[in-house]
Amino acid sequence: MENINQLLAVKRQKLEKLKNIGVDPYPTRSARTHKIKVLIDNKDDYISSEEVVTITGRLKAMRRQGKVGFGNIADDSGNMQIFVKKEKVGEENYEVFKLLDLGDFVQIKGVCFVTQRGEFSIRAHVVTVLGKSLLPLPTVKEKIVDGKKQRFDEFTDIELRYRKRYLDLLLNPEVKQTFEIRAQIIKEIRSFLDEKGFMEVETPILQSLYGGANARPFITHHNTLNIDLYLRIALELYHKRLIVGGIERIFEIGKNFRNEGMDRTHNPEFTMLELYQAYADYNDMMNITEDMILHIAKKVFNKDVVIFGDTEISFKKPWKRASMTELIKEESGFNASNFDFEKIKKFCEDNGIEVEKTAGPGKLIEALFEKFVEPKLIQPTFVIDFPKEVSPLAKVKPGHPNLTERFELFINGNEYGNAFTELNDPVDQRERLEAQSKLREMGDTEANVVDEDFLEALEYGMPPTGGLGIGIDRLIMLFTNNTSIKEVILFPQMKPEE
RNA sequence: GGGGGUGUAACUCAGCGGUAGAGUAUCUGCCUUUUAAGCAGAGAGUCGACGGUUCAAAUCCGUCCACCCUCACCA
Repeated sequence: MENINQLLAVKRQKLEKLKNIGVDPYPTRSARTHKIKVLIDNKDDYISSEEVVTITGRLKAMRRQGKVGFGNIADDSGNMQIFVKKEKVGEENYEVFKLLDLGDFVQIKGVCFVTQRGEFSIRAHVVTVLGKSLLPLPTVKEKIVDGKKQRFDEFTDIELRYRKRYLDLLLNPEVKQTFEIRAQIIKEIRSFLDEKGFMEVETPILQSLYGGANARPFITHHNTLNIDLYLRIALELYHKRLIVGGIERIFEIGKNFRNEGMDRTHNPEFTMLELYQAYADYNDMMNITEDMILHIAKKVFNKDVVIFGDTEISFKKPWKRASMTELIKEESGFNASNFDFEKIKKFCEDNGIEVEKTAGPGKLIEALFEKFVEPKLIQPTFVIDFPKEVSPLAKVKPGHPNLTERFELFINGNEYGNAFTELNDPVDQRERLEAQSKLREMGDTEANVVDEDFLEALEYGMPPTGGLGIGIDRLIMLFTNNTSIKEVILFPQMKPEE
């Protein structure tokens, strides 16, 4: 505490000194003429023309030596050496330069040149303070060894990185790059869907009933209406209302909130893409999933593969499509396709899978799938034909009363997407939601609730529809080779300090 | 929730029963082409918190807190 007070006091003193010599440490205007990258990309031109340019940025390094000093400033395009000579800027301006600290925002007006050591630099005519910092930035130094950047005293404390993401972005360039890629991926999703005629929509986050997924919600309260409201756990039910309303292709990229455990693939708020297409089914959704992810890979990375850890994931079409019971048979040798509850139950128990009292054969089949199959699905795989029991919003597969036209996309052992041929029969939908409601009464806190308003919408008539949801954060983890969701969310949930 | 790990200066870390350490950053002095600038000097710490053992605790023990890893739970 003493120490930080001391560092802080020094910075405040410098602030006062600047004011005393008539310098505004927080001027209202700046006057940049060039971004740093522009100068670097056209070095030779700026050196030979001796054009007077003005750059701005944060002071990231300082090497003073008496009547001359070197520093580095960075804007969002690059980093450049500055050279300040007392003789050139004059006595008064050199005093200003001497009062600068690492972390301050500065403006340098001058001309480009190359130093004796061969570094492209700007020779200052005028040094201007744009924003004085009052807290010291952690210091990271870099040295180039054999052409490779070696970094010293890196800012690596994971907790600090997440809690003070602004410092993380400032000091760790690869972190900034991750979020640039995130933005590009989302932009490419939008442009892909726009191209295909999907309209972007926004639906309520505050909902008086929640649905569309099996999850526990966050609850909040609206004072004027004096009612409890839920933060949405999925986008699904409102999107279907829009399909009822005659919009044939819609999508939304937005936050969902689930009041559940947190780990390296779960954050309580996370970003979901959902899209719905009238007159389509789950086969169309598989095609669109393949095309969209391949589109991202090509547009953002100019490749049709991605390296995740030691594994090369290929997005080349077609991706494997296999039914859940087929895959279970392949991996465990057990045939569950006849939905024989007693046999399945016994096989589960023999394999150490806990059987909940509300579970029927469908739920057990899903449990077998998770145990035997999921971790083995490394290359993109559409797992199709889920049990009806665990798919209350999906349409039954013709000729297979226990199955639905539903798939989940697995890559690298993780789920990335979920899609169905949507259930548009209002009578069937009511029965399924009521069955969920019974499970709920028996203690399943994640079962769906009956949403009368949604059912009423279905009763007005919904066309045959395909729907798809993709977890955006996980997709970005895949493309940026990150194993923790906290690395792809700017401000991940943390416990408050103290 | 179970198991494992980490927490010491602003940053990165060493110390692991006997006076709290290093590099960077900061401050002072010298330095007109440096680049992890250099040289000389200085200041800077409730050793995560609270208890206990001990003549003596950053160090050993216990409880708690935060974060990380892992298993379980969960999309």
